[in-house]
Amino acid sequence: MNKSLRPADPEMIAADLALAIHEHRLAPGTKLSEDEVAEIYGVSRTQIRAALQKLAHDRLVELKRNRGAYVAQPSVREAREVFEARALLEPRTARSAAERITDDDLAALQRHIDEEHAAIREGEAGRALYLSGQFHLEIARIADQATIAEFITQLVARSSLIIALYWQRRGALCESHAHHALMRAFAARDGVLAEDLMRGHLLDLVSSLDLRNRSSAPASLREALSG
Amino acid sequence: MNKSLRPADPEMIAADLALAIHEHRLAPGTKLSEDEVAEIYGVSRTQIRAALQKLAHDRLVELKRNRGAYVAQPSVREAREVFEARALLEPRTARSAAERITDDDLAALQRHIDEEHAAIREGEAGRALYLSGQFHLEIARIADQATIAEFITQLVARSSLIIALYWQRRGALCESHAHHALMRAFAARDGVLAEDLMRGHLLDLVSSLDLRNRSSAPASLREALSG
DNA sequence: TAAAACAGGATTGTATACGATTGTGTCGAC
DNA sequence: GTCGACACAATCGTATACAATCCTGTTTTA
Repeated sequence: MNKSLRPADPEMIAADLALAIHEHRLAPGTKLSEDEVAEIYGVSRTQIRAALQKLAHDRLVELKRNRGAYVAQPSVREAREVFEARALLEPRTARSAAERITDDDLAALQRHIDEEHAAIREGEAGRALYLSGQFHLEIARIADQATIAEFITQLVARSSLIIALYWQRRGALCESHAHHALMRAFAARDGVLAEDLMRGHLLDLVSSLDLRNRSSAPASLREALSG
Repeated sequence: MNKSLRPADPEMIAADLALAIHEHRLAPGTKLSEDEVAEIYGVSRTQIRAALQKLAHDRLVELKRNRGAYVAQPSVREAREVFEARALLEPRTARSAAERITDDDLAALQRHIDEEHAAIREGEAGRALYLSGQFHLEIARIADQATIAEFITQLVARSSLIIALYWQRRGALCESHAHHALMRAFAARDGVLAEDLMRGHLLDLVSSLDLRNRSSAPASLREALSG
């Protein structure tokens, strides 16, 4: 993990782990042993437990009593629900954002997109995915809705896990197209258009997933042995 | 606190504290000393810390570093945001619920309302408020959206704190009227009506609050000494 | 007299030690 | 040979002890 900048407190450790999950450096189902993680960050288990609890609350890790913490493996059901929630929250939030966006915000969003492109060009798929999520989060921030932004933070992170499990398309380019279109709507301060684009973008995302029912828990193994 | 049924693990302790906050037995700003709470529940500080962390994540308590845990005092800003979020989530969820509700669900909802009335009749305002929140939560459960239901759980609990701080109307009767109307929409399986009623109900709630700007943090004290 | 520095007490932050539970591997019986 | 029981190892759950921090009341100084 990130031994370079060594986080000291549980909050930073949780953030670091969350980033690793978000960037697909930690795969769903990976066991996060308390002792092991504690040694990596150079702190006691106490702080690791706090960090894992926070991540468990955000549904990024699953805490199995007396058995340890594992990176979550969202079920197909949960995947649908996460995007249902995003569909309720994000379009209207995008509309609010478009109606109150400043020039500074626009510039910041553009820098975001540029970073995302750079990551894609350099083949850093994980980082690109993370930045793509941050784009959605930034919109909530621009809409000046901290509470909704928190929910979206969580939903975006969970979406990253869902993508790790159920993504079926090859190119991730569709993403940046959608984000570009949104940018134009924001630049034009067209709230209604932004709302529609965001709604469509989220639908595109879901339809890029393979959410046919299959046993959720063992996921890959069960799938591998059924054919 | 509830010494009668003594919760053993952090999760139950957190639930018990959350209930106390929800029912206005614990006022906003109340200090929750670790030692004190630990003695009440007959466990060590370790478990209390875990419970408080969970409540802090749900924004029901505020954790001040090296200073302790306090029952949260949502600012006016936060109050608005909470109801903004509810306005995005609940109406559509009510619609889904109305379109898929079963007769058993209807009966359960009716029992909920009856309990709420009973609590009001017996002057248990706190319990009535809690049950009123549970009504909203039950709708998300009926809509079969566990993820959204979790968000609503949190928002409803925070709303209870907001009501404790900013409620200005005398009678809480308007509540049950709205819930009755919703019941009728559910019974008729009228999703569009349910959505509209829920939207209106939430707007009514906000307009029953006194959200004029004032210093948020000291709230009661500052308010009390200013006149 | 008022303000600032200091000391004492109380409360939280962190680490560590011990007990409990679970998973696994081996041995024995049928 | 297979199934079941037992024991061991590993990991988590909880309590407790100690260190760090903050608040409060007192003392000192300008």
